Amino acid sequence: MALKIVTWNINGIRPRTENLCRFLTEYQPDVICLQEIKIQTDAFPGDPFRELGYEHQAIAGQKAYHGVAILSKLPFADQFSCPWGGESDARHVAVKLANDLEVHSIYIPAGGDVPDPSVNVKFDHKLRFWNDMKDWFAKERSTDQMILANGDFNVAPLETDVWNHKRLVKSVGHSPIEVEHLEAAKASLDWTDLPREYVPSDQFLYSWWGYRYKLAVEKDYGWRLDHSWATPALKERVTNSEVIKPTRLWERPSDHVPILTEIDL
DNA sequence: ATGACACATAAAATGTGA
Repeated sequence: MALKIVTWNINGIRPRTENLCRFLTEYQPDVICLQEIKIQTDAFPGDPFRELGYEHQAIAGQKAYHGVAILSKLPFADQFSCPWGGESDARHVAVKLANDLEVHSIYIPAGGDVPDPSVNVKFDHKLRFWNDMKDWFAKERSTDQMILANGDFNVAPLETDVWNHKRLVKSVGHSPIEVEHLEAAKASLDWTDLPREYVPSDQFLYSWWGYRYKLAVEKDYGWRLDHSWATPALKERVTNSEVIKPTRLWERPSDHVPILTEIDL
């Protein structure tokens, strides 16, 4: 059975409903993980996606900020959220599909302006979130389980994951301390960074281009903040994983683009 | 600084994004 599973930081489900419907129609994923839906759970506009076949919807929303979801053509055997980071904000939802595959939609805190936890509580929260997530996977899960960890991780770990490493190495999102936290979490369950299996680390690869600078897309001033990770048991069944850049050029785009991972179960 | 937009909110000015 071939499965397509996507992750996409949609930056507000309401202004992006049309874009998401277009994406679902054109790319036909079986499951899509969303971040930054920016709406309460009970106000999530699920009907347009149900009409496209995404009848199964796990929503962890909140007012105004953050919020994650998983929309699926396949039924869920289970769904749950973890309170990583110790705040009450909605940054995680996971589902188990009937075929023993577990899929997580994760929105790691952005981390504010200064990459120092002693002066910036938002950055401290980001590091605590990484630690909690790492500990949970290490304690509650094992490498022989098929797990996909998808989401906006808000860290670009490699030098070629940002458009100018030297310039950005002291910036939140690319600073060494958060890269260390990402790497520690990655090691905890021997995760594979899937898109980098297909685009070698000597080539630039991005999933986010900011709105503020008008020429960011044109000049390719991007960051790879979005990730799709597989456990060893799942990795051997992955057949492709790629960034879907064209959505960034659509009308009224999200600043993030989707990552599409294909699995043969 | 690349460097000032997008989205949300008890609704105008402010928080958050990264």
